[in-house]
Amino acid sequence: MESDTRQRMIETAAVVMRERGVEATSFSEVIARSGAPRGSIYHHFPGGKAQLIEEATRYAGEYTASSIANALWQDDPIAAIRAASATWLKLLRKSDFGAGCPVVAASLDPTQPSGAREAAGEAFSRWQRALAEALEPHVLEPERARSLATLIISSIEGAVVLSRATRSLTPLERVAAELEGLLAGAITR
Amino acid sequence: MESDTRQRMIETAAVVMRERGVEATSFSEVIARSGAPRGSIYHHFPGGKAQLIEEATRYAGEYTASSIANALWQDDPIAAIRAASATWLKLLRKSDFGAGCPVVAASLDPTQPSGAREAAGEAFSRWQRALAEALEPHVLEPERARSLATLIISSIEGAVVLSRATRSLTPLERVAAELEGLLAGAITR
DNA sequence: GTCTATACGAAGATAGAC
DNA sequence: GTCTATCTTCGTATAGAC
Repeated sequence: MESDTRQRMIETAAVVMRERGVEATSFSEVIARSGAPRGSIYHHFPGGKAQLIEEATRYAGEYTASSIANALWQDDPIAAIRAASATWLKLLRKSDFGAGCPVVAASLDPTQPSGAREAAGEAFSRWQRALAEALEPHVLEPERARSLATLIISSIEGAVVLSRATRSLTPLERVAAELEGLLAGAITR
Repeated sequence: MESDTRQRMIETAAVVMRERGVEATSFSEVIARSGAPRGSIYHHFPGGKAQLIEEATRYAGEYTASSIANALWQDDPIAAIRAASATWLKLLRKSDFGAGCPVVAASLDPTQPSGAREAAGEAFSRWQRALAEALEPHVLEPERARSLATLIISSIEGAVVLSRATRSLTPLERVAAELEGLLAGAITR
């Protein structure tokens, strides 16, 4: 199946991006890790590296959007935050602080112009919107739901950066605890 | 003066890092922007690029640490947060969302091993500690001061990432507003 | 301290055979 | 769809003159 190799390359690219960033996500690395054949790169991705990175960013953005929607569908917002931080803590531990967020990596792509940066922006917007919509029934003002959603996404992404840099789970643990407390106070029913 | 060229290269490297990341911070770029002479690179930085990036990271980390200490010395914590977000908003606007945090960039350096990543971790730790110490007199528990400090640093760094990616000041504005409200509630006197 | 020249390797991309 | 070979560009780094 052709789309099998193709999809494997996209998912591998997202993994390398999360570990080492966009620039270090070379074809050689993706080929080596995915087992995909060298000769078919430009068959699957005629747009070259830019296309691969952009598709990997969209894939990662949608994957996370689904996870967020899923968590919010079966839990209240506080439990969803707790689940999200638990997932991140597990990944940081498992990767020995080697893995971060592929969408953050894409947002820092220095290429010009960069479809990856745009895709990252769209992903962040979607995540914020989904979270804000879930919070809206629980708070007094819709604008409060939006600002809480933005704070949650921003602080978790930032905490992952700090945790990786300091090689410590503490930043993310502290942020998760503060967010839970803040939400508990802000939610009316 | 020899240290003049050297210092100019360090500061230029920090600027390029904040705009385009560590990997894209090439000697060619630093030379072009700083006006430093090509031939003296390895005279000033015998450790090559790794040394330049590491020194630029330390420089940026200490520069920001001073700014934080300064703001906390002459203002209360809430005013300091407001000043910090104003500074970031101005930079984002002025750079048309082209500039982020050089320490975040350093923390994502894929090089192995990376003195820049370590320097970034130390910078984040220092900033958190300074902020926590300033908050401690205002809250009931020292641990609360620490978790608030971590939330503040993480969420601002994260919001800068989101603002750049979405090319909008809104994420940072929302985060700043939420942080102010949270601090107002957490501070006892 | 600074110059020029150059070695070396990595990576993206293309061409043409099978 | 996949292979091999090759081109080109770029970036780090070194050597040796001035």
